Amino acid sequence: MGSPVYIQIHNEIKKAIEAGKWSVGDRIPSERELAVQFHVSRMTLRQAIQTLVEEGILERFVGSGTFVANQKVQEKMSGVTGFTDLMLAQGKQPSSKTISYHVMSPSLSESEKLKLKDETQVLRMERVRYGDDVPISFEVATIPLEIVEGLSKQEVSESLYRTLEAKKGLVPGHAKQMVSASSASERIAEYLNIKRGDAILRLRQISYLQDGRPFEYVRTQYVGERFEFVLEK
Amino acid sequence: MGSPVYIQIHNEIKKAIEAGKWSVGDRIPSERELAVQFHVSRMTLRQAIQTLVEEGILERFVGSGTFVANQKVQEKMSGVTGFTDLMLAQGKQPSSKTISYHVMSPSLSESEKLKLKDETQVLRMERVRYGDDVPISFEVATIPLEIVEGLSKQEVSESLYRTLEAKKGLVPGHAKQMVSASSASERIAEYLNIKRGDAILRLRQISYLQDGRPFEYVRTQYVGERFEFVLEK
DNA sequence: ATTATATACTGGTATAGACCATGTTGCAAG
DNA sequence: CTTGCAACATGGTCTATACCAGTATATAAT
Repeated sequence: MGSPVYIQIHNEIKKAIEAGKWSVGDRIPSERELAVQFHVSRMTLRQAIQTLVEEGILERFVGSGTFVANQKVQEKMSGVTGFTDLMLAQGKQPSSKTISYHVMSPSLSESEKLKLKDETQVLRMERVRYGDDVPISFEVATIPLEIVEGLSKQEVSESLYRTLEAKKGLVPGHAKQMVSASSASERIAEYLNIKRGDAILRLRQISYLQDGRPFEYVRTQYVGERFEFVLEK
Repeated sequence: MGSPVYIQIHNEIKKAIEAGKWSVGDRIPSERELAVQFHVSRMTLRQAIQTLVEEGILERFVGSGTFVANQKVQEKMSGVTGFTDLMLAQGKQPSSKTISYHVMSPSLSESEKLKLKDETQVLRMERVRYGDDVPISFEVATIPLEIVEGLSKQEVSESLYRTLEAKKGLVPGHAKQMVSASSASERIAEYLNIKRGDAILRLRQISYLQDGRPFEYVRTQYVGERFEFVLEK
């Protein structure tokens, strides 16, 4: 075999991962251990790991170890609407936990985004969303009360889009989205099972019905490491 | 100085090249010589050279030596479609700084995204973009060499889209974008004047011509606090 | 002068050790 | 049971050295 040792080791590790020896998120043995296993020096082993990191197959963290890199959950913005469909489309089991669910007076910002008249009440709910029981996002949704009138809490929180269409004939038209990035606060980090300061993908979305009326204002914080948008334009 | 030795050496060599100590095509001293000059081991010196090779500033040839492979950086932008218009629309003065500009063999990932045949070369350029002299983003653009054949560096970096249409009749069709969030690495943080670990909005975009051929792959890292996408769907 | 060849030099790979900063963990003190 | 801290493990950097496979060049033979 002509290729350098570190390339051979690269291939062996890659094959082992593909064969399922380690799954996504698993920690692989430390550089020192692997160096012994492959009968090479640590520097040579590191070179093999390095090439795998560059390919996005592994991730390294000082003090913690080397891990099989995550495949991110992808959101296709065309076609799919809600979180539930999104997860199902990717073969993941969607679930969510409702943190709060209240009828209240809207904040100034909410009132503005939803073009509410004075005195209109809104439903505000906070949820943590999971894919295969892994926290993906924390979201705050604000909906004018008139939209969800007559719907049960379960219908609203489990599949709002489907219920709206089925029971009220309301079909979402377009949406305006604002995307930015920030760091996780202590509270959010706890809900999402990440560390304070970890990267957060922030999405604010105003959804409009086909007649142009805004019917939902959602602020979502996605775990940066576990989520990815895919947009076609 | 807190940064590793090899980063410091990287910076010194880069500065020396920009100062004109060596010109494009010149051979720089051998690794062994430079190791002595900088009072480090050859392996450490190699690491410094490695980062410069990755940026496309140097080229290495076994048996021959290491050569300067880049043209001088620093140029103002004036009329690019995406970023420039975006900044102007917000009343900000757009500008950019080219970090590297180099023809090379594509990485596996690039080759895949751009659907390249074997042996196809690509142009890769790294840029920092500013709005009112505040760093907004760091981007790496990869373009198949055949697309930019016969175009000047200025044409490519200042207004690729317009030039392609004017000189080659190539019109962009659609694009696929992937958005996620992560934390800033040491290197990127330096370019963007933020702290390591600060929130980064990551955008990967593949642009296609109207006939469906991919012609550009861009990876952009936006400073989370200074940037926001607005999407309508 | 031309051609072969030996030699020196280049970057590429590999070793075996060392120290560092950071992350994890287990144990002792409260 | 919680808290704080010490010990340990981990990847990141660095050293000093060695040998290899290509390249260039000086030297010797033609």
